[in-house]
Amino acid sequence: MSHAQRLRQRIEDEIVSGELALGSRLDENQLAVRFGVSRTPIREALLQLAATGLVQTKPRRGAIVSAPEPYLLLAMFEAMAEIEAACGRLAARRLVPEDAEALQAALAGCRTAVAQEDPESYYAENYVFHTVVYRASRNAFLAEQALSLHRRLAPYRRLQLRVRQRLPQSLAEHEAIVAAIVAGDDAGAAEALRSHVLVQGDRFTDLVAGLRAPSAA
Amino acid sequence: MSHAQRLRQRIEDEIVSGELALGSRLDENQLAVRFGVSRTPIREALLQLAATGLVQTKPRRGAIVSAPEPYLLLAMFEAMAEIEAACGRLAARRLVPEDAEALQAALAGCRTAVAQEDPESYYAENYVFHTVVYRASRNAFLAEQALSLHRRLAPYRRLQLRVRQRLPQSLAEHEAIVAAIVAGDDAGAAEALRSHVLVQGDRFTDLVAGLRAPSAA
DNA sequence: GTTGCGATGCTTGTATGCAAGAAAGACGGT
DNA sequence: ACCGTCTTTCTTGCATACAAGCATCGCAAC
Repeated sequence: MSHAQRLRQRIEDEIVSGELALGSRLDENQLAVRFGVSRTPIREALLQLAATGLVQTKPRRGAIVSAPEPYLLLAMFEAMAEIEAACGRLAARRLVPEDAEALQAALAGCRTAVAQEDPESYYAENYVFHTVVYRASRNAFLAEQALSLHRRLAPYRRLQLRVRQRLPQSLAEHEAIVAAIVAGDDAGAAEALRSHVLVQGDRFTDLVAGLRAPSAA
Repeated sequence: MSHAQRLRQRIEDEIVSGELALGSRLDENQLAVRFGVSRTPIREALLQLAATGLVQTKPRRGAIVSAPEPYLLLAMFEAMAEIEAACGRLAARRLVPEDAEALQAALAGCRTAVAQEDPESYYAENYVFHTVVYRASRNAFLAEQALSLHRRLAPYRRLQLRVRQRLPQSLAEHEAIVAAIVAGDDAGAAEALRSHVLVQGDRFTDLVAGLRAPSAA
């Protein structure tokens, strides 16, 4: 694989994991020195990330880590809800034993994390769970889109870990989602996933409102 | 705007419009000479298109216009159906007079094209119609995703123009879609759009099967 | 005649150099 | 003292140069 591709993954990971703060500037020279390459592969990596929306470039003003306006973020959560709902709908119709087992396994992982009251662990298991749902849709393209959007929203999801009592509720929703999919209830699975994701958007709204209160006061 | 951005749009347009055939090779040197720039902005444009999926790059072997496997194409049509259904669902819930008028206007354009039995014109009007539906979802992100996918599938949709009697049927479906949205019937609008788009995937399957028959025989 | 190996040429991938545009600071005017 | 303008400097964007890898073609051996 080329340097540019490696850099793309690396920078993307740092954005998704939160190492690179939202809105922070991505200086080509700094990155070039840091990774020990010239500006060319750095530029190519940043341009690809810009094409996927993870970074924003302003002409002659370089690249920053995307920090969408709140209204656009809510739109992204809503879109995520619709796409996940679609995955669930298709999964309920097409569930094969292999995927059913994977769903149960992912669910078990979530249960363990909740039992241990370990948000970080639940965060990881939650990722696995949703990934399994995407795959269960048996639509490679939709799964890819869902995963891409999931990753893009990861920095914001991470903020929600601290919201109290979210873990048990999230787990309960996961249980309901799996139940609907296994039962072949496509409409139910879609609705369960839609509301599961949408509530995250709502929580996010609460969070933003909470964070803004001090500065507004 | 920079050269790279202009080139990106230009090449994208040529792919979407069919000027650049699916699967054809995109030689950096040729493109550089053709557009009168160096290879650098060409590379940057191609990499961005690769990030959005319109072209594929193989390491050390350059870029070609994406020509997905049939199974992936069907997945893309299915994903398109789900995303458009989501747009319709939201549009039905949120319809504002402005969007209602835009829908009626787009519908009128489609009617005119069908009355004139002009497939090329209908193709253009159909594009407008779907774009209006996306916007009516009042979700900028979802609309953007829908439009992007619509453009990406455009080369295949174009192939379907010749399928007999598709125009009147497509128009009838458009009428039903608008009726559902205007009535605030979100589930109905979603289902109408889903099947409207899915049938294109089915038609595409027929087409592929038809094209393959000679070589298989 | 066919097949395997090697050389050559062409293409991509990266580095470096250079010019143009934007941001920031200094200087002068009010 | 403050504001506007000019200049300087830093960054991006493009061009060119260079290196590395793959493909193709030719040649030789079987």
